[in-house]
Amino acid sequence: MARLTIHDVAIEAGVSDSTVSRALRGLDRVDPGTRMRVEEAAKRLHFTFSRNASSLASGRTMRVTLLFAGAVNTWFNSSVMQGAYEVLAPAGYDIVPLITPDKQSQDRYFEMLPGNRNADAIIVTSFDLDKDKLRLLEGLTMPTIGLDSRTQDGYDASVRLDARQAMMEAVQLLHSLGHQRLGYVQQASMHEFAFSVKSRSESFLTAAKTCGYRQRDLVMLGEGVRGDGYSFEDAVSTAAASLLSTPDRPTALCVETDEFAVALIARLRRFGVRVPEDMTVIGFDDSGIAPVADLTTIHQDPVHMARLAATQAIALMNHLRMEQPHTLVGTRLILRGTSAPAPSVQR
Amino acid sequence: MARLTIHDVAIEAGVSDSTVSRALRGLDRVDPGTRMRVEEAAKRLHFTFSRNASSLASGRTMRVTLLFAGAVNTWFNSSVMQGAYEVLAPAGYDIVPLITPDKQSQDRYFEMLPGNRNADAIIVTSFDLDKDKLRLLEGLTMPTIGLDSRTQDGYDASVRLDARQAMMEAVQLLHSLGHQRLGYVQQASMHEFAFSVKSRSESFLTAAKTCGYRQRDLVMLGEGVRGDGYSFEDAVSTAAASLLSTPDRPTALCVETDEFAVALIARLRRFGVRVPEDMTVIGFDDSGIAPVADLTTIHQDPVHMARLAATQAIALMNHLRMEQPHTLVGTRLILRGTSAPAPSVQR
DNA sequence: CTGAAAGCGCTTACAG
DNA sequence: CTGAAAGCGCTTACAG
Repeated sequence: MARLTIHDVAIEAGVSDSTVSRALRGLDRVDPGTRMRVEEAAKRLHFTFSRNASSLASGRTMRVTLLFAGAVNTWFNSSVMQGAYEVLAPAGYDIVPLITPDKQSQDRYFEMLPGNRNADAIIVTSFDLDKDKLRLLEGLTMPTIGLDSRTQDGYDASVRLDARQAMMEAVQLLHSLGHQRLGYVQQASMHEFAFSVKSRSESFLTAAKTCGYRQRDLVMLGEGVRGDGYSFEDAVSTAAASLLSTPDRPTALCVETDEFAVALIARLRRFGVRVPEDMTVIGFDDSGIAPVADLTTIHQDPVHMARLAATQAIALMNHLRMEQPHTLVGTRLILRGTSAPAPSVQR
Repeated sequence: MARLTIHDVAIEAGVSDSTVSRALRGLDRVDPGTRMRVEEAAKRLHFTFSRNASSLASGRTMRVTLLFAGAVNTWFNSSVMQGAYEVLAPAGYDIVPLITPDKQSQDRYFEMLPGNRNADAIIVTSFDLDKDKLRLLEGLTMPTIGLDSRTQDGYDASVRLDARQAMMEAVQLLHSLGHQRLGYVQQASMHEFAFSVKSRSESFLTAAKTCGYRQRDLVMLGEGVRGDGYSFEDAVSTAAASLLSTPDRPTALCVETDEFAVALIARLRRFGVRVPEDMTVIGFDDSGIAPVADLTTIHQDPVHMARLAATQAIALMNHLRMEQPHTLVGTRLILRGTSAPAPSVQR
């Protein structure tokens, strides 16, 4: 049970430590016969490299940090982990998640970032960083990849959703279904920095204007940041109450996430609003609940986005020059049972 | 931008490297004044320890491996990551996920495990390992924690669900609702080793017998391992077809997971089977879709289970003797809208 | 193609 | 309470 080192393998194979190192890492300049003997010796002894020692000596940690603003057991974040793992693991990298759930821990992390040598790259997911932090990222020697970031500023590479196109499709659908008044429901975020969902509401407005809707045909719900005590259920109640009490109620809604859309639909139905007959609802994400709830929604694929981000991370770590470091990923509108023609045009 | 070392801090603070190391790690035997100066110097320089160097020197990697049999973007696995993170991160440990999706990669991983020095502990999630691998785990110097494992054998500590009690509650409910014939639906796993869900079906049978059901009152669906091409949808179809074609159809089902239960319900309804009027369905997990689908189910909390496992990991890494290394976690039956009295007793 | 030696950035007895 | 020195297990020029 003694800890094996490269030296044990060297003795077993009758060569020097350096040769073992080279042979096992598949470098050239090793005699094929020698390599064979070393590999067999290593296998016989169940030898494994100490990643710490390798890293220390080589200066490469073979680790990439995945920075999250909130829990990893969400549909989006866990998909990001999976996608990143799929491309990073085969390339020999460990992924290590890091969560900075509040401003304080985020500040602390960024403060020590410049001196951090514990990763070869960092993938930052769904952060909306201020100018200072972005500048800090730019100064980093380690490559930084923005995933679902608000903008591409400050990152060496980024993968973002084309929110503009996504909302355009959705609004055009509503328009062609004859809906005259539209609503956008935002899920009032707890963190001022988490998720760049603001771009969705902005894109909604832009799309609506483009399609000819006037300001008074649009109602925006759930805007602004709420305090700590403000729960998901509170947000649902607030949004439902606003909708039910609005004199000139919209007949179609775009909702920030599927999760929120589904909860809102349940609440509305309880109060006699029929979906989709009285109210069309379009979600965002196409996460697991969307098909279950038969929800019309905007499909995005975070696993795929994370694969792209990880691929870029690898390129950057290998100092490859990238022709297109910043990617805008498209979405797809998925028609299901929560959308219908406006009541006025229904027979 | 030169990489800072402990030595830079030592010079800045006017002390030796050793003193910096001791001061920054909060060890005793350091003069309070000295400690202050060192801490300030470190902060001024944005110094961060190289975890690789620390690990190599101390022999502790400050890393724990989370071993999964499948994708991490599932409800269960992502919850495990979250729970493990919550207790491991504050204690200074990184968590690094490792997925062995097939027998081959699993074998490869276990083969190199004995020589592995890249983690201080390993949490094995939802594996059903054979005798050889369990023996291998026992021989490991590194503590091994089983989470949702089939048994506690081979692990230094374990956290498992009390499947027996869980199914007992469910079956008792069905019994008291007057259901005479029961079904259990299994989701035919792709991997022979993944998830110890077998214990659920076994527990179902035991519970049913205990409640007085005879073998001919029980139908077991979806047993056995399927090939690679066998999809989730295939499994749903197969189960639904079996149910619809059974001459003496059961009036109540326990289903292995919520996900499968919800899909099965949708399929059954499409063929005119009313849930819960004609068929009661009870899921397992109480994951996100359960409330959305208004599904009666058995609640478990993998985040909590992972927190327990991580707590045990920390204790073991600190060589603490544990009074109760093996925990059996209870479940709760959650009544929702997919369960009702048997048709025969309905007015 | 191969080996001896220095060095990566820490920790840890060992002295003092 | 503090410092000098050895050592953790590798990698990497540098010779040969």
